[in-house]
Amino acid sequence: MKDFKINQFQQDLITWFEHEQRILPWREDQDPYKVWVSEIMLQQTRVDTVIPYFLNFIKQFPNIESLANADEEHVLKAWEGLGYYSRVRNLQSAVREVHENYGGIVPNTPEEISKLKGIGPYTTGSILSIAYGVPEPAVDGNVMRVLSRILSIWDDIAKPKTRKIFEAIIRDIISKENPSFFNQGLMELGAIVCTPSSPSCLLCPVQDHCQSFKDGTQKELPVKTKKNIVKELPMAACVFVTDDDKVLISKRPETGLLAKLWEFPNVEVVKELTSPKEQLMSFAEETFNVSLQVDDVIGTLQHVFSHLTWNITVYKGRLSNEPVQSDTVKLVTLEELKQYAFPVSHQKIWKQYLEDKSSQLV
DNA sequence: AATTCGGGGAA
DNA sequence: TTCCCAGAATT
Repeated sequence: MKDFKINQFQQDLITWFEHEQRILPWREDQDPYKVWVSEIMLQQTRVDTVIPYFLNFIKQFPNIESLANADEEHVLKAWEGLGYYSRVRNLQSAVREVHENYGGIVPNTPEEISKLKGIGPYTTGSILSIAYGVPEPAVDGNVMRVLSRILSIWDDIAKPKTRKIFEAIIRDIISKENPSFFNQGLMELGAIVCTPSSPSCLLCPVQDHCQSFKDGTQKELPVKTKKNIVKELPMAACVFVTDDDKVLISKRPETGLLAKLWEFPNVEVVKELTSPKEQLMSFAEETFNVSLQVDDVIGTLQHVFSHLTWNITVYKGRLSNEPVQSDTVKLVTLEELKQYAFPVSHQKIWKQYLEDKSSQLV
């Protein structure tokens, strides 16, 4: 970094951010709670995806107290479709912690705030710098890409230790006067100028400071090894309805994939020893302790997660008697169904059921 | 250090 | 198709 002019770089970056930053709902003020909510939502999630969720979430839960006192079911429903659902469970847990042990004031030191659930190294730095003006590094994917190009750093950003290298660099070059705009400027630059595939170097406000632009290596950086292929799991799912048109749903376990979301009865199809339909029926009878029948296949669908793929065969079925209901098993009307949070995969199942149902009427 | 957590937009 | 996004928790 011998020839790297830190002061000039800070000024160019911050001045550019002041003029070119996007108008975003979470930039209207620096309320630590709202900054917090936005940063959790933005983890591994695009700005355009987050905007409507953020607006709705803040409308429903405008402050620490309202989220602390909210029903978990309502909170999960507000997160429905956004993914990584442990984020919002951890957020509410941490907000309750702040409500009870910090007098409702988001702590302003790295030691305290990083102890809160769901707040890791990146979010610690982003909240502290944006909400409180504390010069802590906030190293996300954007920052690693931008800095790897500017300083020509060839470490593999897929490795966990590489993030620490960038944090150390940021500590050296962050603006002490305006750490908020410095951090946000780096991220904004990565989002709209220094993009992954074809960066707009000719429009870049810090082009003069960029080593990889000088070298013409900007398209080779950052170095990032790719991950392995995902497993495919055959699944069978069924929408069971009663004679008075109520639907059987159940709640997923408290940990693991899609924790605490609701779903339609389903099984992973193991072998072709018995038919998928057979496996689905015996699973449902044992789980819900009711007599039932599985009827026709409505359709099939594929749902892709980051680490696995579900290949789901969708059935419809009928219940002859009502199951015992509980906190995790319910029989609901079509209208009541809308109150429950479902993963997108099961929203697709429900959509197929409705399409099949309407086609039967014609 | 590697894996597990969702979902969708863009190239 | 592949990539990867304002990452954190768990193993």
